[in-house]
Amino acid sequence: MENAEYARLLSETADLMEIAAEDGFRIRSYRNAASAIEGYPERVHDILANPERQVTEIPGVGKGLAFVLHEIRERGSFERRDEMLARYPPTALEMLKIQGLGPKSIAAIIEHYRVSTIDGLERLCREQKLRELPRMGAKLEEKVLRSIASYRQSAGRFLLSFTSEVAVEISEYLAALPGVERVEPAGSVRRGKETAGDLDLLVLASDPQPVLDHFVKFPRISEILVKGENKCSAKVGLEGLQVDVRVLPRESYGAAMQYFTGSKVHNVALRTRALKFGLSLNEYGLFRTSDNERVAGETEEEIYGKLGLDWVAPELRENQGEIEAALEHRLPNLLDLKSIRGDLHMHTRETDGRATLEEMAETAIGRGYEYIAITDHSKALAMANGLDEARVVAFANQVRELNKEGRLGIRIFSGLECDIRRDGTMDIEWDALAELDLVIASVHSHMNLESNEMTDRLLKALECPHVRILGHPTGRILLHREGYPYDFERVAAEAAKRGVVFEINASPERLDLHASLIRAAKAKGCRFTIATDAHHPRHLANMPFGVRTARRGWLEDRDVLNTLPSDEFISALRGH
DNA sequence: GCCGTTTTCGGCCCGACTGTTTTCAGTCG
Repeated sequence: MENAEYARLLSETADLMEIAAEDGFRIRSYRNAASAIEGYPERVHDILANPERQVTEIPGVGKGLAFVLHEIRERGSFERRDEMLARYPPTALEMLKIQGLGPKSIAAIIEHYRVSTIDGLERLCREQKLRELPRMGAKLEEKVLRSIASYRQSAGRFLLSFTSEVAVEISEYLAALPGVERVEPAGSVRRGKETAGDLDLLVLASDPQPVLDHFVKFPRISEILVKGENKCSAKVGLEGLQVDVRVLPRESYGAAMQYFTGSKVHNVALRTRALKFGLSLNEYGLFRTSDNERVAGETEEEIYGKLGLDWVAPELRENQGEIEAALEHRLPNLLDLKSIRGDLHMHTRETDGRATLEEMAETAIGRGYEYIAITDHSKALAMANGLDEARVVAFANQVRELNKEGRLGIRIFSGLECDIRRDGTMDIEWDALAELDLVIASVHSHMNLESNEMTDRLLKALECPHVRILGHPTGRILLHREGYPYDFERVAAEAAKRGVVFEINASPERLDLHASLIRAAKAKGCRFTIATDAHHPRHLANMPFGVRTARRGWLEDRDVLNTLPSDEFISALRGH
């Protein structure tokens, strides 16, 4: 059992305890332990199995939770969880995902109506029954119905970070088998799309049967859906991600890779083009229609080449002009992860981060960076203990000293993620902002403004001369919340004029800006930074997701300021 | 339930908003 599953059992139980109105501090302990375990570098399972080790060495795990963890290892559950599940059905956990409903409301709904499914909840709203409960009314019924609709839309999809992790795990498992030459993800995961419905893995091997026999023995498989001669589909893990494994011979590996990478619209355009050449393209290869002779199939490059096209990077395969560009040899020279020289958005213990500046710097050095910016929150985020003017100035001085000493071995930029207030003004006085190397302006509150009010707010924020970057510019949370609406073109044009750059937030839950808006902004003359918004040193490893998103937005190295060496970076950021 | 101690019990990020009230509980971040 992996750490993520231990963490999941704890945090699910915490959710149920919240519905049961148990002690809030105890619930927090469960949550803290879950997050500590999830990020712990060693397998909890192994520590539990080792009589010479103590799980209490994990911060946040004391005697009580150590006992719980041992129980999970032995039987996959624990007493309090069983007790909670006897009181509330597991579907109650699903109800917590509906925005506008919290544990108290859910407890009341279950108690009064014995309803604990999303469908049942929807019926209650439609029949206007929710308003009969205390402190609930017509507005809430409407809000819940809207939330249910958006929840259904995102259900069954998974974040790129999650599918990528499973892809690596299963690839390594399969690649260990003799006779397996290559294992690679195809589909939307290979295209770097922010969410995926399933995971396609292609395996290059001459004999499919041993590969599929090995796959079905993968320990985290919960259900085998299909097992044929060349393909096997199974549900993996508690999350139930569907994984399709296809085994292919060398001569059609490229064709299969092309076919299963998609997207569907890109493939349709490609097949249409093939027909014009008297060719036909399928997952086995490119064939001459006249005599069914195979003309390509082993690699993608030869398939695209035979169609008169340059090879198209998977991130671009959305039929958004990439085929025309490939024909005219004007595909972009896409940004490379290796070009990134620094990370520009991260938090420390000063606010809601989990590590110190020194620990973040050390991890950044390990990633080969030349510089980082520390950008804690401003005071409007009181829950995060945001910085006020005095702390901002003190921090700027501290960073000046650190850079002078040079003992950290990496250049630090003093930064701030400054809240944009409802009226578009900055949460920190300008003279304090002036002390910093770099100010990111972000919206964290009042996200449900009308589009024109939000547009004015962002335009006003751009007026502050110290603002250099617009942080997570749409505010979306993938599978959870849409971005706030505003006139993007207008804001992008103004940002370009003022030299304020757009952040591409690499956090897998955000990936904000997303591809289509990146392209729209680039067309307006905007430039970009890519940053992880790390709250923990391990989050610095999320940079590849941001880079892939930038690639989906057709960006090249020169569009992204943190590909520049530190001196050039800071002067480019300041617009000179 | 964890942690840190002034070592065995008290503290644990909290402010803003919303919709429902008639002074505030519940949700969100």
